[in-house]
Amino acid sequence: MPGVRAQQKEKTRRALIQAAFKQLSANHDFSNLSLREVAREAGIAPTSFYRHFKDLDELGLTLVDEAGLLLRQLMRSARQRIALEGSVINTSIETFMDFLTTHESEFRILLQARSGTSDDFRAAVSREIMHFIAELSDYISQSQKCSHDFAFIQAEAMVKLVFNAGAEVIDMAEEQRRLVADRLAIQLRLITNGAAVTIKQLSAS
Amino acid sequence: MPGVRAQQKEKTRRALIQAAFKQLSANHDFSNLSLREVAREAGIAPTSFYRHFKDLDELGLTLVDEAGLLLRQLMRSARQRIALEGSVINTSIETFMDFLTTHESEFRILLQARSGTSDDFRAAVSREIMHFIAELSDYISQSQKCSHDFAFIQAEAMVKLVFNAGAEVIDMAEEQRRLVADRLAIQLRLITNGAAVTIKQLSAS
DNA sequence: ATTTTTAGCGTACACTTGTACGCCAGAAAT
DNA sequence: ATTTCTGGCGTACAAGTGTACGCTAAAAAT
Repeated sequence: MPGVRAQQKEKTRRALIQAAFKQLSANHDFSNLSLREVAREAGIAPTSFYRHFKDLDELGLTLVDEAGLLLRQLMRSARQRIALEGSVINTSIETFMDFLTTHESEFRILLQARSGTSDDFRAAVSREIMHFIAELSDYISQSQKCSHDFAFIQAEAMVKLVFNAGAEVIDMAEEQRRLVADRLAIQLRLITNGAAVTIKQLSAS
Repeated sequence: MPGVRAQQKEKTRRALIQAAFKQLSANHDFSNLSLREVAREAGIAPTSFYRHFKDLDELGLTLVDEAGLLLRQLMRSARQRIALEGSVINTSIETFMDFLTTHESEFRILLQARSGTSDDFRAAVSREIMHFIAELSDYISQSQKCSHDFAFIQAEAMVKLVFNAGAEVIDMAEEQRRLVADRLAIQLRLITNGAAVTIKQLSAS
């Protein structure tokens, strides 16, 4: 019966990934992660780790990819909600904030990788953020009928403010979060409103 | 002759601080710093470290404070330049970008502390950023004659975009930096322009 | 039925880490 | 002149790290 072996392997691979995610928190970031601790948490011998990843870094990149994938799926669902409910900014923020609470570890690794030590990590999460910007940029350029470049600049500012707010909010209680979210909503609106005015200035100059 | 001792002590204290700054880079962040390495770099025995700081964390907080102080001084000089030259956004960005290159390590530790593992660190840099926001907020509320709350929201968005751009730019070559800086300038202008429009919306609702 | 492959284990090794302890020389205080 | 204080050193230790190596059992391939 072929496949039993591969099945089991995948299972402990998941265990390693889960173990790594579990150890990520506000007080224990990826760079403080140890191969031995992760292996222990996953219930395997330290040396068995190498049967699945050549490095801790390789595991880390897997985490980043998974977190990014999850967040992108979320974005897609958000856009569907937008089509139904209308309000772009509010639903986007709401969905994003949901993600923070339901997938805390996943967001944490994106944050940590963004400002972390490894070039590969930073590149990976930068790529991920670029995806968001590109998608939002498309949306803006066709809904505002403005140039792609100008849409990009707006989208970049908005995505970065959102991520920033996420970083700020992740260690806060629910009540505090609302305040940040409300301010964020206004800030995003400042940008879209400002775009309508500024585009005239730019084309006039 | 009293004071010789204290003088020497201050000297090696500076050596420790310098050593720590020196080891901060894109590939070596504060959490990977070791007491022994720092001591070695400073040219003293590992155990002598404790004559100056009880912890690596205590050293770290010192670094954050120094970096923050430096950046605040910079802000002050920027405001003087603004009084002379006029353009708020451009001179601010320019001064900030200068800071990045002339005091790379100092900015690095602010970045790393912001998303780091230690609550104290995060609190320290958050306090530092709050200073900026407060100062910019004052400036905005009196030059736009708008409410303090509304000015704060603008200032918050702007400062965060600036810091973000700094993080992005610090590992880039000069040519790349200009692109980011130019985009940043437009984004800040989006916000100020948007503010003029949005404040009417808000007061109308 | 026999051979090959491989996920996982245990042992072992060379390092690095933080820090407790006691000593010393020289500055400071008496 | 004598005592006290203290910045710095060396030794020592327990703990944790990554990983090389060889083994085993069981799945897969022959």
